[in-house]
Amino acid sequence: MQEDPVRVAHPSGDAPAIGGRARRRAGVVDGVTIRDVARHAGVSTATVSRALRGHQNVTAATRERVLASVRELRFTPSRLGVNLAERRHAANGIVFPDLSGPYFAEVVLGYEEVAAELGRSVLILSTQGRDAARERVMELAGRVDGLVVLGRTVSDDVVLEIADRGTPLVLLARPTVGPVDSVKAENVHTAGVLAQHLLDDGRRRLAFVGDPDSTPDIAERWQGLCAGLAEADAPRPQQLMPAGFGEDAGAEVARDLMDRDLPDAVVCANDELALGVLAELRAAGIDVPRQVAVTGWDDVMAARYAGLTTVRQPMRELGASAARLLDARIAGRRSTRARQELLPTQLVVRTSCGNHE
Amino acid sequence: MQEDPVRVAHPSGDAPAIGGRARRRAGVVDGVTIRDVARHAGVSTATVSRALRGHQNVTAATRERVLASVRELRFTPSRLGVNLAERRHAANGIVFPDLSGPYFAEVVLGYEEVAAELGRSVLILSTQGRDAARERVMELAGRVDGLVVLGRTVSDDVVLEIADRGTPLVLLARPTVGPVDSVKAENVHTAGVLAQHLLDDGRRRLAFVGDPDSTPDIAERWQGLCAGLAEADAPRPQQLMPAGFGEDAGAEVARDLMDRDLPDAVVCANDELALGVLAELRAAGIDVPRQVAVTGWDDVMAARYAGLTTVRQPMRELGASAARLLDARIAGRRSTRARQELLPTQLVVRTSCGNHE
DNA sequence: TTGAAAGCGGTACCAA
DNA sequence: TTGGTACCGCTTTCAA
Repeated sequence: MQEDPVRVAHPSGDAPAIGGRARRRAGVVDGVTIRDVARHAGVSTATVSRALRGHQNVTAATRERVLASVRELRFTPSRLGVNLAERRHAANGIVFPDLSGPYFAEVVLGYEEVAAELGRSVLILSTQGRDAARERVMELAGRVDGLVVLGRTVSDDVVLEIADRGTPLVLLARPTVGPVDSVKAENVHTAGVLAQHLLDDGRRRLAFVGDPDSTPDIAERWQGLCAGLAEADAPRPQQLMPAGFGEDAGAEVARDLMDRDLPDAVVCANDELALGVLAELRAAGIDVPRQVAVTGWDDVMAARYAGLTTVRQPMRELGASAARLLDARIAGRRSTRARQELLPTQLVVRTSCGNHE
Repeated sequence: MQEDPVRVAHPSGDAPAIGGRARRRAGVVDGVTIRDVARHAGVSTATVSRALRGHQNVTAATRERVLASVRELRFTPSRLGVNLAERRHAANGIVFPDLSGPYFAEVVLGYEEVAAELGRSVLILSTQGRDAARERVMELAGRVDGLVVLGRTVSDDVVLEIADRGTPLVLLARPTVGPVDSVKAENVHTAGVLAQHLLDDGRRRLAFVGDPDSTPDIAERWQGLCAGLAEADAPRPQQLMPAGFGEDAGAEVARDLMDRDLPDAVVCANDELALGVLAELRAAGIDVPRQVAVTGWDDVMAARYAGLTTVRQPMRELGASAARLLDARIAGRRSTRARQELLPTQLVVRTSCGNHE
């Protein structure tokens, strides 16, 4: 058993205890390193590493000796060391806009599920209108092997900068930028189906709640709705801009709406807006759907209980797909050509848009 | 400008390009290191490090020169290197049981918000009945400076093992184990309040949906409910064990229930169970609340739209508190004494438990 | 099959 | 104020 020069040169006074036991500090096991194990087992660190990683070219006897030492010293390789040596994080990140509502939660959880199966840890970051979004996202990009970026979190130049630095990237519910993979749910077609459904129910004067400039998803829903109406020569919908994406914003729009002519139907950009509208209209004694229909988008749980007609998005699956795409990118299995996935959506008719028994 | 022995000895053929430009591989900037910057600026790596970290004892002129090089080479310190040198991850983790429903999502998001403010990245892990929960949690523990563990994710011995290894820990909605900090929402008292409310409404024969052995929260709700009833000499509630925590499990219980005598009220361990019960009962033509009352726990969004009487938990705040406690632990600011936080909850009366106009 | 040693990319002590 | 250099803890090549 030769002297370990590293230990000998160590400036601190706490020399390794006799017998190679882990040093303790305040009762806590502090850093049993691979060198401790090597010394204890009477082999080199290289051999310990090989034994632990199941490399071939290690005698069964040697392996056993090493593993015994590992157990006795309760050694766990430091992720910090491993990461640096392997030059990878073994972790991926996902960035989403804010905390509001069930939609993002579902996407993130779908992502986590698959990423975990693929052996990657998941780092999350919510930008929620924080000023430092750019810095935070860049910083996150430096802590992961790959990143999923959702909708309205950061601008295109940030995305490009990250891609440029060589971090594999997948965009989610966000228009593709350059040669970057993306996943999204279908919007345009189903918005047309929704328009048609409302028209069939005799509703021609529509209002749309949502700012098409705020997110690409909303832009497409607006566009699809307009297209659907145009096809039937119905008038273009009135545009209403909510101050946000939540129930409060919806309620506010509803109050506005009641001050004027009610349209035949209020098509909302997401379920939370719709639920806010619905609650406010009903509270004011307006009969939905008789006087006015209300529709949402996403099909969150509350939509079922509120009887809200909406469009179902495969939220979990969006996250899961992104995770798989990202994994492929990181592993370099995918050709350099950017890949885009489009997941189908589906109109879900409930009572808020008419009596369809 | 002296030779850099590291570079010279580098086995690969791509020597640093003339002029100190970053090497490129397939068009991607690959690893500009602090040594590249040092050489470019004509200083030592120590100086670059100091300049970058804003240490004192660096001439303004030197600092400028260094920063110029940093910009020109587009240098970003590698987290991998920094982490190892600092021997910390600058990241925390949170472990939760499964993906079901809005409760955990809210907690996690509350956690993320605060952790991000405190400058720590957040790693998430959902155990969701995965067999490998133990391994995954231990592995996560090795990737973070501190960990929050929610309810029914892993057994006590895992918690103790992590604590023993020296990873700061906070338990959330989980009974304290050893000297570990914890945060939870009040259950017992408010369950008593709920019992009293039902009694006041003339409902004495109750059923409880939920397995007290499944989570500590549920155990306490059951216990508080029983205590509240006992106080009024009302009979102990009937116990119904759902097969899970979701709406399906609730619906199943409701079908069971309808095969027998209906109780006066069905008290559910969480909102999703309650919503499942509610929907199934109503679908069968049973008048809620006239024939039977139904209550939940959590106050998720859907509860509002379903008119569900429930108990509001400060979900976001639970996560936020845990994040703060953990941060204090990591920073070592807190004395060694374990700290426990109990957050208040509140009965929210809606229509599902009677007509309270 | 095994060991010595050169990294991985930073930080920070110690001396100049 | 600055530079040289010894680490942080592990992986992996190269030679024995």
